[in-house]
Amino acid sequence: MADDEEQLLPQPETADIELVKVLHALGDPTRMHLFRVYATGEQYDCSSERLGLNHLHKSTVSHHMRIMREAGLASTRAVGRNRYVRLRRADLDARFPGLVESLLASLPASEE
Amino acid sequence: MADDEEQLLPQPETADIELVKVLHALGDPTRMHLFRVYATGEQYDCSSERLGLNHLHKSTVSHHMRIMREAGLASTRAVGRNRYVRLRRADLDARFPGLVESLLASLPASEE
DNA sequence: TGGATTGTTGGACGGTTGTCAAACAATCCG
DNA sequence: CGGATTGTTTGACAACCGTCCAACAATCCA
Repeated sequence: MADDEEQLLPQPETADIELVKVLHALGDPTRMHLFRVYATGEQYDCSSERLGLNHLHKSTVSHHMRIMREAGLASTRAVGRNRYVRLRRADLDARFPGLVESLLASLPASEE
Repeated sequence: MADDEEQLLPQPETADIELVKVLHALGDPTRMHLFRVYATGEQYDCSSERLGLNHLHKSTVSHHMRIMREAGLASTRAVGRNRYVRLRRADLDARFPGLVESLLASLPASEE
C-alpha cells in the first residue's frame, strides 16, 4: 500500500542541538560504537550485522537509535520497512566546529 | 597534627583516561558547568562561590568532583581542609588532541 | 490474501545516578 | 583544649537508564 514512502524521522534543528545532550548520548559504549560506525559516512539499516550489535535485542538497538536521533547525532530516513541511519556530520560540524573530528581522532585504533 | 600536608588525590594515569568516561562525565549540566569554570586555568576549592553551585549541597558538589577526578578530567590537591581542583588540561590534550579546545569552543557564550 | 520481515512501543526489571541529610574526619584557630 | 570550618562518606530516595520480552504496526513478497 506504499506510495512513495520516504520520510525523515523527527530530529532537532541544527541550532537546537545541545552539547550536553550530545555528550550524554556518546557517554555510553554502545552508542559510541554506533558513532564510530556511522562516521564512515555510510548509511545502515538497524538490523545490519555490520553494526556489530548482534548481541543486543532489536528493541534495544531501536532505543539507542532514538537517543542518538533526539540528541541530534543521527538522522533516520524511513524507507519501507527499513530505517537508514547516518551521522549528521555536516550539521554537527557547523554547530560544534572540530568536535567530531577530534572525537574520531581520540578513539582507540581498534575497539575490541 | 599536620606536618607538610599536600597530597594529590588518586586519579587515573593519562594513558588510562577513557574517552567514553570523559564524555559521560561531561554529559551532565552541573559537571559541564564545572568543566567550563575550571577551563579558566585557575584552581578552586570546593566551596568557592565562584563555582556558581550555591544551590547544591556540599556533598553533591563533592560527588561531582569525584566523578570528574575518576574520569581523568580534574586533578585535586588536598591542602589542609581545602581541596584545590584544576582541569587536567595538559593530560587531556596529550591523550585527546584538540578535544578540549573544540569542546570549549562549542560552549554557548553565556551559560545562563 | 497471508506469512515473513523489520522496526517501534509498552511494560517489567535491576542497576545507576543526582540529590539531600546526617554523621564523621581532618584541620584551623582562639 | 574546644569550637568552627571544610569536605568526605554513608544512607535514603526518586528518577533515569539499558536491557529484554511481548505485542503491535507497517511493509514486502510469494
